[in-house]
Amino acid sequence: MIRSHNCGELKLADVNKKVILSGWVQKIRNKGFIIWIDLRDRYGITQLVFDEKRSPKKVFDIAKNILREFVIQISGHVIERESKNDNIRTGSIEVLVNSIEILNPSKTPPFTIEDISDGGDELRMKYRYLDIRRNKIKENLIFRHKVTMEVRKYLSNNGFIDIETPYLIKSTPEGARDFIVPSRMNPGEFYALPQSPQTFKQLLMVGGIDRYFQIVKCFRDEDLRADRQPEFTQIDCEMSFVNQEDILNQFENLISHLIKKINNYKLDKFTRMTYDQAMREYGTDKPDIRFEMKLADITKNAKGFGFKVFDSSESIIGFPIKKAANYSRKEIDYWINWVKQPQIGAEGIVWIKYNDDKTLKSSVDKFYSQDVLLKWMKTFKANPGDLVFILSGELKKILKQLGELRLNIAQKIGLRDPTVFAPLWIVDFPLFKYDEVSSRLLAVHHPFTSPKEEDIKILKDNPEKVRANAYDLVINGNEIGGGSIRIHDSKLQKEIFKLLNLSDEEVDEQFGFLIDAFKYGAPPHGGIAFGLDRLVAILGGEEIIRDFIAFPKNNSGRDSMIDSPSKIKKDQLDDLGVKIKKHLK
RNA sequence: GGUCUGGUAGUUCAGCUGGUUAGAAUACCUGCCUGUCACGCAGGGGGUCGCGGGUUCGAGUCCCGUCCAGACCGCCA
Repeated sequence: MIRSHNCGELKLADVNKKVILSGWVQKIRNKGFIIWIDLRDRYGITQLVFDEKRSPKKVFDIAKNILREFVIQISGHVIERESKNDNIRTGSIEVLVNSIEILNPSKTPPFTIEDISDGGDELRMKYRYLDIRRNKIKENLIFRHKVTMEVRKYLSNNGFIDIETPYLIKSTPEGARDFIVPSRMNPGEFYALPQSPQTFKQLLMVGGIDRYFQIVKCFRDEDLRADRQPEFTQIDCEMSFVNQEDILNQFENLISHLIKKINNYKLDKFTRMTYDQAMREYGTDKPDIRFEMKLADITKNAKGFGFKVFDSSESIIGFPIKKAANYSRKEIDYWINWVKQPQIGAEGIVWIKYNDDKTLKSSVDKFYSQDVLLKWMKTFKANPGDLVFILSGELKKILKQLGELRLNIAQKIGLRDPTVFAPLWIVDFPLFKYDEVSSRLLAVHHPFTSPKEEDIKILKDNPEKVRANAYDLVINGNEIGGGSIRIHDSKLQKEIFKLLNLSDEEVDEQFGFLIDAFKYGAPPHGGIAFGLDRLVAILGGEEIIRDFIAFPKNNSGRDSMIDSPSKIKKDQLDDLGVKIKKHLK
């Protein structure tokens, strides 16, 4: 037997028991006459005692030479501690050791394996296996396991079938860049790793599997962020014979169930908001609605008063900040400078203080009377004591800027409470957006998304006004899922491809199989996919997804532990018929 | 592709307007310590200041280039 108990379970009731424990040496406290070792495993920490008088001499001598992170096995008796430690579960007992074996020694680790480690991110990633020994990372991985198990249970109980789809598929130029895999057996040809199992899950619907799910890795070869990895995991779902309402209800229940089970947090019915409303009131399609600070447009009431900045602007929009009228010049300047940074790109902020005594003080007092300002306050739904920030310029730009400003102010003044979950559905996304670079229409969601029935008649004449049967789930300002009702009619699908400026040949080459499938009786269907990494992070109350992934990649897509990506041997390249450009060698 | 920040002991960092032998904490090593649990006390070892070039009497510090890491913009159907 290598162990009779784990390191997290022994209690006062176990006193006098003979036990065998195994684990890692967390900490050694050597007082000369007595040595304590904190022994750690996945379940906790148990204090071992080696005593000059009470332990065999041989055992005591071995204990003197043990170092951090050695893997040891001991046997001994559970005894009550003379002085107890309430901070750990096993704090009222310790094990008096009478035999010890070093199962494996350890080099001194490059950082301390404690709850608060002295190691930086880079180092912890390089030695991720040591990092995983730390409570924080270990608990996160266990937390993720709980979430995925709960998802599987729920979906399976609701009739969804877990089906695997291939990872070696075919590259398509639409959307994100693909990760490419050369095919040795088909020289000069390449697979692509899936950005999502999109077409396969639709084909499963044609195959009659009317409820499918998969917790699946997806791959996108685009630049990374704190919440974006090149390979990430989706909870991918698809259903047949459903409309948008069915899907929203089904998956609202899933999320509510999860948050109830995992966080013991009861949610009301989710808020719904159209894309237009979200953009107009929050400046973003993923608003954080844990706090108000809604945008309002005062363009009509602000132009024509001789204030050049406003007079020459397409739009003038602002929002109130509650109880902020007492902000100092310095605090206001901080935000003015903040919006001026290149990433935001605004010119400045017009501010109005709505004082408690109902007087108004603004940065544009020269141009606007108190009456006009008061009218604005009404539009902003501002109350005495509030501060209003206003940006002006091109509508699309300032919406984005206002959205960022709103979020960052809320962050700074503590309105983004991590113990609150505020989910909402964003619906009625536009079907297309115009891309300036390629000067053509692109699909906002993906090209298989169906247009709203009532908008089909304007498809040709006014495509940018067409709304899609597409929806996103947003929680606390994070997009955590999205989906759509798909097109199941090959004629309509062809028409959409045409509007996306794909020729018949291209469509045939890239999506011929799908169009073909639709000709054999495709059921109406739709689905949704959730970003598991983000979902887990948010349920865990954090936004850095890396801490919830066992072996994540860094900012530039590298894994510093296994040192990938890496060069490959010439033989391998030759086998694949791949040549590396000289300057890259 | 771009903007910004950082790279100094095993580790996390400090190091001012350029000026003797580059510091702290922690980790590590040695010794002491009769109940520790962030143990304590005394002592010790440990640095190509990311790399290359330049300016200067003199560079960790200034300039140029480059590599690495992080945040963000573009990108992410």
